[in-house]
Amino acid sequence: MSASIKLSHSIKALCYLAECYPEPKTSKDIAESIGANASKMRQLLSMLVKQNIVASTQGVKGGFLLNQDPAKIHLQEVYCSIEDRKAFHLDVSHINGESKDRTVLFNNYFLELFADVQVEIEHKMKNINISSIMRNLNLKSNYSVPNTKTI
Amino acid sequence: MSASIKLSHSIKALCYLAECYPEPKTSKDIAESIGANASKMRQLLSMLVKQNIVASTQGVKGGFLLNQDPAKIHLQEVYCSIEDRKAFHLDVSHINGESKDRTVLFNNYFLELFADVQVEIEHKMKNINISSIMRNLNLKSNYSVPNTKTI
DNA sequence: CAAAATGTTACACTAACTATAACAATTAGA
DNA sequence: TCTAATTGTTATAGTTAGTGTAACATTTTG
Repeated sequence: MSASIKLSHSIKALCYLAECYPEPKTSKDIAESIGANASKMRQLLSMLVKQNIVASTQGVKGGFLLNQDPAKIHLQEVYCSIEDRKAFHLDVSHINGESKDRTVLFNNYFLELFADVQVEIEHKMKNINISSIMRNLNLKSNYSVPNTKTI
Repeated sequence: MSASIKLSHSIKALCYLAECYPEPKTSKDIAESIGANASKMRQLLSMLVKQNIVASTQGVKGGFLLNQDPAKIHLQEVYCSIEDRKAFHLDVSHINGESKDRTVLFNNYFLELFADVQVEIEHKMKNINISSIMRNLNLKSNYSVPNTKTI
């Protein structure tokens, strides 16, 4: 498990979008700003879009726009958006199907045990958000609550 | 990283050795008891031997023997013995060498951030030991402090 | 209708993991 | 001293996951 480069690319992209807010940025812009491939970034960003962390518009003048307050975007959310595996997981699916009592007992226990460690990781990741990351890096967020329609 | 099947194999082997103590068990015995390959188990066990968690003797009547109190063998130790990667790591080694200020800043920060999560994982793993695992599984340890030479 | 952009799928390449085999080194015991 | 049993180590092939990239359908602006 492990945390991958996908996570750091996603975080970098979110920081960039917070800085550039409210100007939509294309996958090309984002990719260039962080030294990644535009197609790969679209893959990552499309997953963040599905979680409503980022908004996207297609077509000319389209692009990606931050869709949540950076202070409310937690590392945990980002991780879960782009990774289907748990950070600390055990794959028991293809452990041989003999189903001996002992093996089954062990495997079930390990699943619990790993889940327990996983809870700790998630707890830790919930305390970190895009806003705190940007502060640590002396980046200035330009995000503000989008205009609501006034009467 | 991720936690692998190696960890569960290692734990199973240690529990088995605790049950069988003080009888040395061969890699073949151990492998059969947990449904794994003997050669693979030797690879894992040899790493535990290097950490003095397990003792080994070669030759006829040789085998592996638990070398520490199961209550003092922590999940953390076992993990570090068999995995060279951290549980929650970021591989920044081959991030492109352009060395732009921003990229370097980000990468250094992520390394810190991930190390921080790693500390939590390790802390959690230190609270789990072979003895507690065996209790949870209703396995009976037969380990006792080896005879010291009496005068 | 054309250009620009996302969203998605596909594909090759690499890295890591798993399972297995092979063999050198070591040891006990006949 | 020889043989069998065992660890320790290395090598190899197969599988899985991750990365980088390209291709193309879809959508949208003007």
